[in-house]
Amino acid sequence: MAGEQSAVDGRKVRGVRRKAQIIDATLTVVHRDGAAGVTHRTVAKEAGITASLTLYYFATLDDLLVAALTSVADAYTERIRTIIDSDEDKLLGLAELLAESAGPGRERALAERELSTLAARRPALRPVARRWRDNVAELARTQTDDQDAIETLVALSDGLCAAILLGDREADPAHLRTLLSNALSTH
Amino acid sequence: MAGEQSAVDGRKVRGVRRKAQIIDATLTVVHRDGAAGVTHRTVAKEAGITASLTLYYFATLDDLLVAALTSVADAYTERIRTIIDSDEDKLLGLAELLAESAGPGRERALAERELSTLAARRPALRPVARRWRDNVAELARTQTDDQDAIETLVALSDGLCAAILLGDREADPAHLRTLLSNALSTH
DNA sequence: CAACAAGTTGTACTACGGTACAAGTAGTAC
DNA sequence: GTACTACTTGTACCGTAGTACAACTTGTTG
Repeated sequence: MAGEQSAVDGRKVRGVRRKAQIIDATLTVVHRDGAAGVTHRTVAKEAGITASLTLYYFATLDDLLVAALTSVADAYTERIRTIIDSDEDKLLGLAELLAESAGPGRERALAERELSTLAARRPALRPVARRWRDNVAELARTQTDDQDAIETLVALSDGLCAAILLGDREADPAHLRTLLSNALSTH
Repeated sequence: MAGEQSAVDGRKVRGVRRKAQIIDATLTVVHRDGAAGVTHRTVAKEAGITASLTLYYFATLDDLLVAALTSVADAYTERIRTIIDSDEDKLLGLAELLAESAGPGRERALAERELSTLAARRPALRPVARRWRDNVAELARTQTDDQDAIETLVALSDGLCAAILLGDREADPAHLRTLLSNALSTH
């Protein structure tokens, strides 16, 4: 039983790892060449495998992009949930998350942002992008009941928006928290 | 003399009008299919002419994109200059400009924004995009000497950022002005 | 080892898009 | 009208990319 299972699992694990590897390569390409640079071939080259193999795991480009976006959205969701479940200052938690996007994780955040921007054009990506936003909205709802304020907070938490607002300056979580708080109290 | 000139001018005018027509079509395509949807053929089809003709006026895609971006940047620049030269409340003028981008001109603003986003990937577009920002910075400089504050204002005036911040809500220039003013006083 | 499934590769077909180019049209000057 | 130039078109070449597919390799089971 255990042997039988672990054998099957062994293959599955390999497949999962390949998928993860391909998704990683995809994000690297997005980061380097933009979302428009993502093709079966560029991703394969980046991953050091053949284009056919990316097709074996992701039949179409949409599949690949959805997987990549889902991957980053899931990671983001997990962090959001940690913030929601904690007893700390939730607004400060969000501010820290944003600060990271504008600081050390800036490049990665821009790549993520490119993907979610692409969602506006690729219908297949929309559900994932929506889910992403919903998660932030849920966090916002722990702070206020004002729908407008929630939307503002979601908008402010937008990675690119934050990156633009912050520019290359030091991202001070405390300062960011003030900004978010102001946004909430405006309504 | 006058006849000779007007003859030459007549041809030139036709050429200029064609160029304008092609640029218009380009913006329409950007708005409808995104910047990635811009090709010689799609633009030509949109304009109702042959692809060869777009090539006659814009030898490469970059030429076409630069022209399109320049076109919208020039229009924007002119409006900025009007604000700077006026004796009215300059901050309110900028707020009105932004309100328009989030309201009736939202679609167009998004198209413009897509183009300037593309500038991050296409080196040829960068000078134009930079000039665009510089114009807003110049306007900001009439309000404060704080370099950080100027950058914040420039960031806030970013079309997409404003669109996101405002969402689908009514864009009240007075409210926007408060936001801008707050941004300035934060520093 | 034989059978089988997962994983992997190379090759090819097709469509699209950038670009070149030769040929044709039309307006203008002499 | 003739020459000239701007304008316009159709056609074609080439590279890239999405996708299909058949063959091959490798690991697993019995």
